[in-house]
Amino acid sequence: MNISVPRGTEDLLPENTKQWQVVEEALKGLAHTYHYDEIRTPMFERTELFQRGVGDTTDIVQKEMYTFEDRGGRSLTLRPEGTASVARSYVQHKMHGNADQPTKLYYLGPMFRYERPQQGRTRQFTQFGIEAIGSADPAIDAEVIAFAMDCYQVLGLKSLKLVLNSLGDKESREAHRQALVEHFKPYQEELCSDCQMRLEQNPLRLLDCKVDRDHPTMSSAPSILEYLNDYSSQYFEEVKKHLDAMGIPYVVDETLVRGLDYYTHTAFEIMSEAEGFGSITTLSGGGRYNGLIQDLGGPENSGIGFALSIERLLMALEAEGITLETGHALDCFVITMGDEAKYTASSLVNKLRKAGFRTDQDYLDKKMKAQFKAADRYKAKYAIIIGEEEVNNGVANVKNLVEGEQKKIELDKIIEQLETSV
RNA sequence: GCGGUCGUGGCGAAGGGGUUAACGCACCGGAUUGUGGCUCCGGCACUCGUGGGUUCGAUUCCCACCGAUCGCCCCA
Repeated sequence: MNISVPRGTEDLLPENTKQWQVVEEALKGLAHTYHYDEIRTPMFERTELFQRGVGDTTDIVQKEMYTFEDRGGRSLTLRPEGTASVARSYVQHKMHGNADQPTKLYYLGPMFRYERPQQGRTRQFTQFGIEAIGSADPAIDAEVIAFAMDCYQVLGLKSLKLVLNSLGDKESREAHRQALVEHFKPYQEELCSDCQMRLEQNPLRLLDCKVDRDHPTMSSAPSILEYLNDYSSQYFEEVKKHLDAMGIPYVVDETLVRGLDYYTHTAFEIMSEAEGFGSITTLSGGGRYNGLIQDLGGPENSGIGFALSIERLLMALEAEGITLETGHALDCFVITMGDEAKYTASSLVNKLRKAGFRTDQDYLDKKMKAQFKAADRYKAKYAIIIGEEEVNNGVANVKNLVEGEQKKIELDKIIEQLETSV
């Protein structure tokens, strides 16, 4: 039996990687503009990091992690998301002591979650994200959100929806939590099995249950926004004011909860509203995490970040019919006739490349006609033809494939001729 | 993890228990002995996802597995 990629993973072939490179460059460029620097953390971490960071009750930790034991008996886990690792690194390297604060970092790389694959959801996927740690200024929440929106806009996407909510601080959340338990407790038996468990472990998550969405208790459930204390509610107002100041439209959705435990205050998601996008419309998500750094053994510093999936970004581009300009065509394709010409061709190809011309030649002993076809397929600007006659005279026929005109040029003058016209 | 649909050449796609598996695109060759994009002709499936079963015979029927896809769950 032939071996193919493991379930939920995929090969990115050249036709794809070109698009990826364009997207990655654009995102990195944006990070640069917003003054975020790159951080690269390991692809696997100690399992404990995610249990504590992401949260023991989350789906990610409970059923989606690639956890294994190494030969030294350590429990390790392929990272399912980026924030925990960045926070760990921030604490480990005592970045809170750096002169420049807040610490602004971006990352790009594969994440792993064991889930049933479908379009827009694979077991290995790629996230690009940023984290700003060490400031509790609402302005930086807005900066992160603006950045997130820009990631799509810079590539030409338009059908976007920004959904915003506040989860409040610890005190607000606790008050809300109690209200939720009181609200749902009498109806516990009527809820789905997941929700019955959520009621005990993480009642907040009840709100975004799709199974019980239409249960009468849902619409009357207490909203977190009613339970925000003064600080939390003021913080939320400030974030909105900054977004307004930047002219970024948003929709407040009090049922937006996010699946990771570390979120506090600001939580947001960006969805695609493009037609035919399928059931998974979330392009990216993020939020503030005010307890995480401390949970991981660091100072009380708070942070905010977001992550997007490059796969979904590319899906959105496709849904909106946007094709990115990728790489340039070949400058020269060298066509040979006869064995002697091959040496001349090797020499010429080599010189053209060293002069910076994107150049190739035939290696399959194709007939001239087929070599011309190849040159066309590669969209070469010039075909350079070398046969017996040309070798004897030290020249080559340089044909402009767009215009169709052809000139005989001495071999050692070709580069300077091309430099003036390419 | 649950349910639906699907799996035929490099790609798209028809077919249907019986000795040759349509067609289109791409590719290769020729018409056109050293000049491409058009046209015409020809070539191109030793696993019809994998394994097993039914049958005289299976790519076609049955089962399992693998994979894709859609929906659920959840999320990026």
